[in-house]
Amino acid sequence: MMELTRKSDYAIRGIVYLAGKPVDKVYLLSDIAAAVDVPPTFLAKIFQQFSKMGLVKSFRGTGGGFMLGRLPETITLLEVVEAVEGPIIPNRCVATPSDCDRSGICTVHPVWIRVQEEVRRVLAGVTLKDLATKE
Amino acid sequence: MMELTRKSDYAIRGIVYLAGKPVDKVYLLSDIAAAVDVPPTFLAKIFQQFSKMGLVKSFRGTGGGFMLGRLPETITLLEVVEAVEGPIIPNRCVATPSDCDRSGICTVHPVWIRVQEEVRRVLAGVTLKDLATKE
DNA sequence: CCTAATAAGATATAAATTGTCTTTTTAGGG
DNA sequence: CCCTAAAAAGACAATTTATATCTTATTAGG
Ligand code: SF4
Ligand code: SF4
Repeated sequence: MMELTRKSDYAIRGIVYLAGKPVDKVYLLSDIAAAVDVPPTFLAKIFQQFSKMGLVKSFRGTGGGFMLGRLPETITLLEVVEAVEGPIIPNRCVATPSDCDRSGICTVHPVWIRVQEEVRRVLAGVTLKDLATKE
Repeated sequence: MMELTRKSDYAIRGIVYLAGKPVDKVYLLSDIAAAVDVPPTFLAKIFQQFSKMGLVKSFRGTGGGFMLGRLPETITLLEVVEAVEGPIIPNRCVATPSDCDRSGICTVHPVWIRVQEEVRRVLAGVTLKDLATKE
C-alpha cells in the first residue's frame, strides 16, 4: 500500500537536480537523465508533462533543454508528486465519496481523509530548495 | 499514488463488521460478505490470511464460520492494513535503502520516512472498537 | 457417512506500471 | 536555405499487480 511509482521517484530526482543548479541555464535531458540515473526516454515523458504545467520550461532545437519553471523555494514536493500522479488519495472514496455506497455511514472514511491531510502536510512542507543538494 | 487496494478496503469492511457484532459468536463468511458487499470468494482469501495471523479465528465444518481473534479495542487499523498489504512504505528505499544507490546522499529519502511515520501514527490511533458501528 | 463449511492452490482477466520506438516539430548555425 | 540538434507527441510492448473465480481438499457435526 501507498507505494510511490518509479515515475514519481524519477520525476523528483530530475527536478531536484535542476533545483540544485543555476536556475537560469538550460540543461540537456540526456545529461539530467544520466546524472540522476533514469531512463532518458522515460524522463523525457515526465518532463513533457511538467512543461505543460509550468514546473519546468523547455526549449527545442540546438542549444535547447530544460530549466526550472519557477524558483526552487516556490515549488513543493507535494506539487511535484501530484503533478505526476494526480491527487494523493489513500482510498478512492476520498476523491469521490459517491464511488462507494457506504461512504455516508462508513466510519473508516474519515480516517482516510486524515491520512490524506497528514501526507499532504508533510509533502507541502518541503520545497525543492530544501531538497537541492548544494556542493 | 498511495491508493489503497480493493483487497484492503474489503478486508477492513469485513473485520470491522465482525467487530460490531458480539465477539464470541461465529459468523458465516457468506453472510459477512453479503453484509459488507464484497465478493465472497475474495473475502474468503483475505480471512484465510487473517486467520493465520490470529486476527480472526476460523471454524470449519457445520456450524463453522469466523470470529474476531482478539478484542476489538486491541486491534488497530494499522495492523489490519499491514496484515493485508505488508508494511506501509511510501517508497521502496524506506523498506530497503540498499535498493537505491542514492539513499546515502538522497535528501528526499528522509521525507518518505516521515510520511511513513505520519501514516502509521494515524492508523495506529484507530482501533476496531472505534470503527465498529453499534446499532 | 453425509452435509456444511473453511483451506489451499490453480487459473483467468483486466489494469497499471515501466518503459521503448518512430515520427514530427522547432530552433540555431553555416 | 539546408543541416543538425534537440524536445514533443503518439503508438506500441513487456512485465507486474490487482481482482477476482474455480476446483479440490480438509475438517467437523449430526
Ligand atoms: S467502505 Fe468506507 S473506507 Fe471503504 S471505500 Fe467505502 S466509504 Fe471509503
Ligand atoms: S532517489 Fe532517494 S527517495 Fe528515491 S528511492 Fe533513492 S533514496 Fe529513495
